[in-house]
Amino acid sequence: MSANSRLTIAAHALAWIGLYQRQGHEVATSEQIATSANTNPVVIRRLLGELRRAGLVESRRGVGAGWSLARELGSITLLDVYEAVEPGPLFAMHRTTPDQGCVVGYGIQPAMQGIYEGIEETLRHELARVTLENVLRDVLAAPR
Amino acid sequence: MSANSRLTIAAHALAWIGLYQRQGHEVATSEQIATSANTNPVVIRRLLGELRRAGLVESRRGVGAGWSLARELGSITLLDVYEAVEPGPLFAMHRTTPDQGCVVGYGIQPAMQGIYEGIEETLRHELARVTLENVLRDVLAAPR
DNA sequence: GCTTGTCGCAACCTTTTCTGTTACGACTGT
DNA sequence: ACAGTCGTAACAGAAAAGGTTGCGACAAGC
Repeated sequence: MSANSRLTIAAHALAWIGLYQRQGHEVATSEQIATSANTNPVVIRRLLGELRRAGLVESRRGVGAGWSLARELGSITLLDVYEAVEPGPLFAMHRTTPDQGCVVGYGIQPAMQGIYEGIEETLRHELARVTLENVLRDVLAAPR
Repeated sequence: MSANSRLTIAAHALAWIGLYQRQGHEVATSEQIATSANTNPVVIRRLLGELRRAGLVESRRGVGAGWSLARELGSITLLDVYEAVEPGPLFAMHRTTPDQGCVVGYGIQPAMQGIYEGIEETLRHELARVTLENVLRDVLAAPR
């Protein structure tokens, strides 16, 4: 599967901002986060922009600008992040419409759609069980 | 998410072969399946080749050649198919190693790894609950 | 009001992955 | 020997994500 790292990077950024704020700072810059995640600041700004649209973070502009959490880490779940940064469904249908004159070609899409919906619902439940507070705790628990 | 259709096409092919065999035929050709799925025979052969390596189907060569099921549809689950055709994990880590000098950069990968493993385990459970027999039943149940 | 640091966003390129296509050898029933 | 099908390699095309550059918008401090 062509897995992508958007959820991972977004969680990284949120954990970073949360920890930084707990250390007494008001805002974090995309450049700081990008350094930690070893990527480009624009990539971080793009991702955080999606999280802002979802109401998870806020941004300030001008000198001393940067990003801050709009909610407590403990109230943000991986599901919130997932829905903010992952547009499409987990499993895709055929790229071209199957042969509608064939029994299987006709019925396969509704059949798989129903199955996939159930699976994605379960996935969402699992993602909703993990908060960014949990993530940060695990991050800090890593042995050095 | 860059969802891909490999699981969908593989399920389509298996359901097609299973139904065709129930209609009294011995083997199905990649060309027949490709017509139903509206794609290229080579794409089907590639996918079925992976399913053969997993022991789900068998192939014969020569005149009158084609594909047949190696197991009953009812004993093949979507998990079997998923593991045969989806190589990597559902969620990826960073493409480049995060800053190991940063607390978050250091701890984020083990943290997310642990979380993702639990989620993938749940996904596998869900996939294992659906057999190709279920899929074919749903396919045939589609209203016309 | 000028300077400065940061975001906002568009444009473009590169990389990666999946899919589609062509080609040809290998195999086997007739 | 022939014909039909798989097996597989090679390559082209499409789509998505990520990386990079550039520049305008904005706001705090002087």
